[in-house]
Amino acid sequence: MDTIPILLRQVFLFQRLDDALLALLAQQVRRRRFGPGEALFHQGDPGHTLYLVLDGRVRIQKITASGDVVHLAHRGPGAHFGELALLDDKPRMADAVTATSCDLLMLGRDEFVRCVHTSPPIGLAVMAALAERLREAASDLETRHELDVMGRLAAALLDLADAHGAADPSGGVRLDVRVTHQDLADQIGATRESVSRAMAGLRQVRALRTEGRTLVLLNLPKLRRQ
Amino acid sequence: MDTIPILLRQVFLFQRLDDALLALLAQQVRRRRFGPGEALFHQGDPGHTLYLVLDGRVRIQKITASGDVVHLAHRGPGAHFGELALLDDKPRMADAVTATSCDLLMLGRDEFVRCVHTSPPIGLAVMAALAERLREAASDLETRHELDVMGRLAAALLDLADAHGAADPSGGVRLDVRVTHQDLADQIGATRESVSRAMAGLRQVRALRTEGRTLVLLNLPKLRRQ
DNA sequence: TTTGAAGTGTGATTCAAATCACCCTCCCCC
DNA sequence: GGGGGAGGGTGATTTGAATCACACTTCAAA
Repeated sequence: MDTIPILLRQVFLFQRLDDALLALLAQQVRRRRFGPGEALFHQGDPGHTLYLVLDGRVRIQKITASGDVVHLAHRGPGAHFGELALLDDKPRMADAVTATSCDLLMLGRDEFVRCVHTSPPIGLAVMAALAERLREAASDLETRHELDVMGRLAAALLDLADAHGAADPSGGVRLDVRVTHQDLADQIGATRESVSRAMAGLRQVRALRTEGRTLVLLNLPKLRRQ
Repeated sequence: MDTIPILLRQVFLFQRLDDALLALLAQQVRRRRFGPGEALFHQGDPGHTLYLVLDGRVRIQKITASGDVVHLAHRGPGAHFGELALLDDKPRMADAVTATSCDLLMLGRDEFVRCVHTSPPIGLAVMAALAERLREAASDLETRHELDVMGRLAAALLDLADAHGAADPSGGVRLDVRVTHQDLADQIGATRESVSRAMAGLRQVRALRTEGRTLVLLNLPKLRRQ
């Protein structure tokens, strides 16, 4: 199956693996279908499996102390979750429940460990990816304090442009993803309303434009300067 | 040299290595003396070396765009810096300058990589440590938004108690470290003044007591509940 | 084509923390 | 032993965002 290595590369842990190493890992992957509403795991479970979504949607959620369900994220085709479970023994931090019927790939810890033993460069590449993430996390913490909501929003939009940007006839960059203000708010640690206002601000200074539900970034340098 | 493995274990990357693996790494370490005021590396340099301080003090600092020097941290005996340089290719994020004459241990990337090749479990242990850090970083980001300054301060103090706590005759836990309010403020992302006020608040509810410059935590559960 | 849920825009109000501005108290060292 | 600097305390003021409260748009499904 040709698509598995491609999918694996999307897992940040495996971003730095070359094709040969990726193929090695791909051999260890299992595939499985789930019906809608099935629980893949629960908060607190011991977990040793990475999941990759081929098809369908998985809801990541948490049950709070007071008993309400908080949606943390959706995972659609191409997305993955549970990466860190491959590496350490920590219990799952949230529940994962299929929202629709799903076609999933799974990579277990034992298989991963076997690969690392056969091919230490896999381990080195994974470590490099982890180190990079750690650097990002550190700079996120800084950013959070140094930039106001508008600045953080601008940064988030530039990230999105990197991942899902497409050139627009007008000369700007069109974002071909549907993200709600709430999604952005969660990402940058703010509220929906603040994002809405910040977005209005950016529109006012012609840094971006909205076309119905899609965003067009008009002035990348201006966004970067926020 | 018996002390090298002990020192290495303090590097979070190596926390999960057992003695045998640690000994393997220890063989690869170099030792070197530096005079006061020597630059170990500069911001932007490519760097592939982890440093461990045996003796002396190293100043980690940054030159801002406007040219002033910002002290980020000091590293004294037992401390280390530059871990991530072992794993990836990112340039140094800051300058490191010896404040006094120093006795340092150094572990280079090539040596580390060689170890991982000889013994893949080293790699796995390092990955586990990295994963743990990443989890911590994620929960830090949450904490920052969910807890107010007093809550974050309480959490930071409990961390300190873990690392440097000593039982106090009064039944509390005495913190045998000298940390300034400014240090705490930096750590939890607040200002000196806010820390000062939060500290006063905690004193008021008898969660802690100050004896001159040293802190005594009186009511751990109360602190945890913040 | 209606209808309702999900998403968005925007005012008014509140609130926690930053900022600004001092004064105080250790101590360390000449 | 008396300066002076580092660290600490506390008021007043400002401010950025959260919160609360609605009205307005999409848009998809019945």
